[in-house]
Amino acid sequence: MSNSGIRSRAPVPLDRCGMARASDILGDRWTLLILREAIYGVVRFADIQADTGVPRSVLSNRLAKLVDAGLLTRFEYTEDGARPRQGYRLTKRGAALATTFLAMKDWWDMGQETPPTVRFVPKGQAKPVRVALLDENGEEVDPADLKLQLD
Amino acid sequence: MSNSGIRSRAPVPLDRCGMARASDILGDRWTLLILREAIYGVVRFADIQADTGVPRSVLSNRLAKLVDAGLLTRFEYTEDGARPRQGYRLTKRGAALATTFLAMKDWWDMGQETPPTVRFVPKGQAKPVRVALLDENGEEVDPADLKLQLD
DNA sequence: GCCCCTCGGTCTATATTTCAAACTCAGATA
DNA sequence: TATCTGAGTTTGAAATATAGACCGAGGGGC
Repeated sequence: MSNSGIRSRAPVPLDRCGMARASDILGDRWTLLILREAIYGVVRFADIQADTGVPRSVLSNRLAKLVDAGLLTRFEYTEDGARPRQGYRLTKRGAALATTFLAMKDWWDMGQETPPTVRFVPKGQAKPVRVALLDENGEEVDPADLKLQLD
Repeated sequence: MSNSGIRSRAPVPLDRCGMARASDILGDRWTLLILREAIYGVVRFADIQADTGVPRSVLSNRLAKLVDAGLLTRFEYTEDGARPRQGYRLTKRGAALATTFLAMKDWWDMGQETPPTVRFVPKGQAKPVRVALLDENGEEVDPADLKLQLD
């Protein structure tokens, strides 16, 4: 990533760049944890609450925002002999965040001495996936070898 | 990503999984924007402030936290004939977040009808990179074909 | 020397958000 | 009938965020 020279202004059309919008949704301590739960397949209000420690009122608020943003859907399910319950699961758009979360996990794991105890593995394989940058030919690219291109 | 069945508890050793720790640092509306600035190569307090709109007091606080977390370093630089200034730039560990940010950008861009106006392109090439999951043989993996593996 | 400007902050007083704990409501269970 | 559980909502105190004023050091113009 080129970090050449000291500029006095950003060279980037900021409100069009997407990152700002993404961080409107994702830039929150609890939201990231809630989405992690969703990626793990946890669907119940009480379970998300117990796993993350988020206060109920905040969880309620964040789930509503995530549904509103189209990342989660609320559905009703009935376990045998129990009354119907509500659950939350990822939409297609929400599930597309998996790569981002895996990148974040890789980043964190890279900084640790001990190997991770949770891994994401391709079905039918033994070793975990990793996240990489690919060029147009499918060749891997070093993140340090990128340049910014603006319209 | 397997989302099979309704569980009443998470299957994941949560405090060891890294995501929680990563979101301690990254899970904040302004922090994500500040790091984006750093990735773009913006180094000056006043510029980050102007680009993102973060209040000065918050920026001051977040920069300190990011330095403390080892993602940014503060350095002094002198432009020709000007007095020395302070700047912030990514550490190695901070720069390693680029993949996460690119994944987030890809995710956002994917949800838009209009193509992005900011792109990251490998040096010497014309088309932007994309973020992908690779298995141990370097083959690309569909995020939907992953399973969780726990110790 | 004196005034004013910029940069990189800090301080202050108000507004918003978070939090823990209590409460609600509906259906199942004893 | 009383009780429990899941999925929330309400409440009032505590923590955070915010805008805007202030500060201190270095440089330039006069």
